Amino acid sequence: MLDDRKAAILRAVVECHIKTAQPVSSAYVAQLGDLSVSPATVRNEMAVLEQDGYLFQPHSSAGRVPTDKGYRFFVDSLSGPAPLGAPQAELVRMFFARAHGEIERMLAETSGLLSSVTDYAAVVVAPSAPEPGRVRSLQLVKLTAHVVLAVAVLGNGAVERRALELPVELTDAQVERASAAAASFQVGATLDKTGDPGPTGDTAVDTLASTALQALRGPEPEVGTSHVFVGGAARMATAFEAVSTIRSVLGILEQQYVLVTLLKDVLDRGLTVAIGTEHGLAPLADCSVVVAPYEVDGERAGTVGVLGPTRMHYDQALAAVAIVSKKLSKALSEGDQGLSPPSGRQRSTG
Amino acid sequence: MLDDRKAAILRAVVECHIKTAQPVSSAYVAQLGDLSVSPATVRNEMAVLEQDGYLFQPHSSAGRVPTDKGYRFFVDSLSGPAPLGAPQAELVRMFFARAHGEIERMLAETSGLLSSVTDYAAVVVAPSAPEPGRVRSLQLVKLTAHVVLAVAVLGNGAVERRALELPVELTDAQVERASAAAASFQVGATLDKTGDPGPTGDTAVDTLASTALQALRGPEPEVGTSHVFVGGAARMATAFEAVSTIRSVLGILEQQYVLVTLLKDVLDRGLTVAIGTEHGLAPLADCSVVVAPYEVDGERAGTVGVLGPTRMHYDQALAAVAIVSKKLSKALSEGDQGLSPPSGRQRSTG
DNA sequence: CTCTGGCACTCGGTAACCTTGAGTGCTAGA
DNA sequence: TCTAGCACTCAAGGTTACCGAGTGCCAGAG
Repeated sequence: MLDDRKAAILRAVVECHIKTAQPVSSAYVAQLGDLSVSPATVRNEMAVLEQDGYLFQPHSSAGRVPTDKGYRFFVDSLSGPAPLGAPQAELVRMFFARAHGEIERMLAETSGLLSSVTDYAAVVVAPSAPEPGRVRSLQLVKLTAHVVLAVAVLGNGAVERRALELPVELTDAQVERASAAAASFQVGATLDKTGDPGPTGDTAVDTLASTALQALRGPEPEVGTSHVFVGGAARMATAFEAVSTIRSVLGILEQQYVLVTLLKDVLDRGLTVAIGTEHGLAPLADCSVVVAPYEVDGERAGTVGVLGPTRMHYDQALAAVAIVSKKLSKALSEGDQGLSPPSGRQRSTG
Repeated sequence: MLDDRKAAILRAVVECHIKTAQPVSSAYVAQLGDLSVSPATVRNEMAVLEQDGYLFQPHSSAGRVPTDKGYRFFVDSLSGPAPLGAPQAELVRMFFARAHGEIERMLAETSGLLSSVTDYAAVVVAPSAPEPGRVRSLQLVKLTAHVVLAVAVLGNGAVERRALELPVELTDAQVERASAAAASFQVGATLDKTGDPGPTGDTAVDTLASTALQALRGPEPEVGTSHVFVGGAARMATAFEAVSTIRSVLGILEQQYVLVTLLKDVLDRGLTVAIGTEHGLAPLADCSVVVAPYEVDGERAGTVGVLGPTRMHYDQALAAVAIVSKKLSKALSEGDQGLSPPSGRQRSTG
């Protein structure tokens, strides 16, 4: 373990490097005044810190730069998220006051919000399972001879929708009966509830009703199975100097699957912050990730995260991620449609 | 006007510069063999082309680079879009064969497709007006005491949805009656059809039905009024060398409003291609835009476009944009849900 | 035993300088 | 009107020298 002075020096180095992106000299740390020692003493300590793997010297006449291990120590020793700055907090407040039940758009905008609050890129992973809210309405609509659309409106205003292909053509009346049967079975229950409506006497109708319910209960089909919303990718171009870094990071940000896996891995390992190579994605070696899960009706549903340079403002990112995931959980849960009053929404002129 | 030889030289310079991103020398053009003249002759011609503003010399001992005017000439003299490469064409075919009725996701994926086909960034602007398709189903769902959700399923499988706030609480029965009234009035017609269902005898019900219909007919409320889907933004990082350029271009790509305006402006001016500064957006001075509108049921609905460096492969971009907008129009129009059996039928007509 | 001041040393960064060669403009002759 | 030849220009790349930030180490003070 590090003694107090080493820890203080390490923290000073990390903080300075976060600010300046430059190697930090012993003189700077000494002259900081937090601990009254001479640069020489700092140098000695820094030499030890380097041997222990917390610092790294780009070349022999340069200052020190924190290693991933150094950042890890720094993050672990953080007292917790910083309080969010007043303008950012206001932004978050405003945002969720206006939020609405259209889940996809909301998530997309959340990624934008998180990015503008932190000034890094933000990632929001949508729930992969369907919304667990209670079904408020369920309906089968015949689109063409062989295609029926199953539409369910959930308690929080989200709409689940599945297209079904029919092997045999059904009459409008049959589709209607199936629709009624499926609705009377599932409306008022959550999509967790499995089982089929009782037989109507028409096998084709029964099959359709059952198929539709199954489709709605299952995850969305194929294409972009988990949705990922990336906000503020452009900020990564500001965060790095080297074009090659920018390229590889942006490349990763467009690979939804990789992102989902990345965030999931980090969470699965019980981490909130993954620094540098800790997450094992080589192209993101210069990046850190700050993640938090969000919940829908008490169950872990998706993930929000911030992707920034290793030298990111961890305290602020932690704060932003925490508050956004909390508010998002609330906005997505059944009790709160986010449709609450504030400014002029759609309004019935009765 | 340019004589034949000057035009040929200019074309050669543009083509070479598109390939190499380097200034083009007289020797290269001469040795190309298309016109059998010596480098010196080419030089003389190039000097004239420079005076006329078609070419530009970065410094006195460098080759020539085309100006925006030079690119404009090149594009105008293109015989038309190149045939799409076989792998790209296959990609497009596969994509639209699998396409489905969820319009938003489809547009988002279209932007990805267009980007991977062209290797530039792609922009798809969603229709700002609601889908004009016929209403297949319409329903009002009471979410909370004061919030009702109006959901309409359209002929092509798209779902329009509006949240309504009620000044007074209505009973479930009242909402149901309003739902039925609104449905019987609008189902089977397009959302163009205005008017209200006949009076039911309950003013509150009539008001709700009428409000719901109005809301559905109108555009989606506020937030991200026109949706813009950007695909392959990361490719811009590959297209440019200068970090500053990358930054400003990526910045623009995240400003939805600016993008919508940009594409709209270009189209309004009757252009398909806007080169360099022609579009007047300073941060995109090194970029060109290739755009095409797409239609839904015969009416111009949205825009697809490709954003690349000025030295982009115009012929391929033109081809890709054209085919994608055509297929997209078809997929979004009522006749074709795109829900058709995957690899089966795919017309080559359009 | 710990800290500090002093000093020599290291090495990246910058500037000055030179060389190279690609590419031009010009001119005289076919 | 075209072309061959030639002198000229100038970015790019390599070499050298210098500067100075920052270190490591040591000897002496507390």
